[in-house]
Amino acid sequence: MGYICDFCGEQRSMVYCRSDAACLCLSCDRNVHSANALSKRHSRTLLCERCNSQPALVRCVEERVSLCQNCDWMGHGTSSSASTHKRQTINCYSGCPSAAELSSIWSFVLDAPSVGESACEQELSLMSITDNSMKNSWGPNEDTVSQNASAGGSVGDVETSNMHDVDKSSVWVGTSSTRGLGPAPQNLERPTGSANNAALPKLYCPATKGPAFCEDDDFYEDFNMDEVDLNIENYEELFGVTLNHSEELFENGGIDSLFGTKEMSAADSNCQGAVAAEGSSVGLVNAMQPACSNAASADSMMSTKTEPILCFNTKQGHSGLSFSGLTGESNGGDYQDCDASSMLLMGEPPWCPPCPEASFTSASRSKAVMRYKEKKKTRKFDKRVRYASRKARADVRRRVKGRFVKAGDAYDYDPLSQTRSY
DNA sequence: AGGTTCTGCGATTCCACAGTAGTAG
DNA sequence: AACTACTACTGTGGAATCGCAGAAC
Repeated sequence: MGYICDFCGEQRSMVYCRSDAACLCLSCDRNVHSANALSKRHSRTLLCERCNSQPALVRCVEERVSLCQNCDWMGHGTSSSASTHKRQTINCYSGCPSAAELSSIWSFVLDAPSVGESACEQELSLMSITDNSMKNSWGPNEDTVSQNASAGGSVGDVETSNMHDVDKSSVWVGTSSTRGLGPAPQNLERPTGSANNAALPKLYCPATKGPAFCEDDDFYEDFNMDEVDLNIENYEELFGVTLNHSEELFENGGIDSLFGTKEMSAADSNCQGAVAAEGSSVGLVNAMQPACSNAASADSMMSTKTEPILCFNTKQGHSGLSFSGLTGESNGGDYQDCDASSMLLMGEPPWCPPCPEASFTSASRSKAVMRYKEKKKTRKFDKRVRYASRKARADVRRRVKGRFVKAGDAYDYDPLSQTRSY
């Protein structure tokens, strides 16, 4: 990876493809990713103009440069003057967007002198969409692009946008590290240069929404990412209109656990008390953040499917900071191996203040807890149906004490009628 | 402190049968 | 070589059962 396109080796690289872990010029990006349906789904973003090796997460309006997490942190996190720079979220895209569409995602691309001079950039104006069907998978408004941005960020952000219908301008002030590790918080004005907040995005503070998430450890007991199929295609389903109420989140088993986790990122501004209590740990997080950007690939960190998870594992007697470091191809089992589960297990941190503004009544919370536990009971782990036809048959097969019975024999359970034959 | 009992939970087993793979004629 | 007939095996879900670990006594 570097300044030159990894594919043609001639043009200046401009975009970064996480799936391919490659820096590509716009021409090659288009060629490579129009090859087939799978490659079209690769999530790409601009390349960091400073290190030319990592995907850019933000664009500094003042400096007019696109920066990766690390460079942004190095440039803005340490200097008080630079930390006031306004920065814009750089959204990911997939498919084969046209120049106009790219510019709608990255309004700065076409008029930024630093990136608008190569032959590749000129090709932007020549590009057109060849596959209109892909439009739905990457459209800048409500489809993949915005979903990617949401995916890379915290679910709290998603909830923010979904539940409160906020403006989606992607500008904020402060260190990128305040944003967690992926692109995302849309329209979240944050305290300038609040270094302490750097650790907070993934810290849980119950003072915002969904207190039930934190009040019952069971909610994190066996968090199973396997149920959280965070495919881009599912984001609308997961985060969209059907799930914009926290009550409904409970209905989704693993999802609700995930959301409970993500609540941490949305609540950072309310966690100052937590910062005070966990000062040393936070400091460690701050110190580690840029290092982690190097250690774990930024690719995996800002994967649209598997946002890196910053963990405080209080159970381990130390800060237990860890990143999932998973790629988009990781499956649920991978998640179970990472420290995300540890974080989820920790329940309500002792330093978290009570939730006076809790919107849930204890009754509704109890109901939610019961539903969760019921769901947990019926949860299936790592079950992969290889033959749908067999499953369909098994689903309707009559049984006696759970065992299949011969056709025509007496049964005590009929999946279709739920009746007994005797 | 050591032994027994209780409780909870994950793993395993069992069933019938459609579909698949392999072999023989 | 192509086809048919046959056998062996696989996988599917729900309930019962087993075995282990930890708590309680």
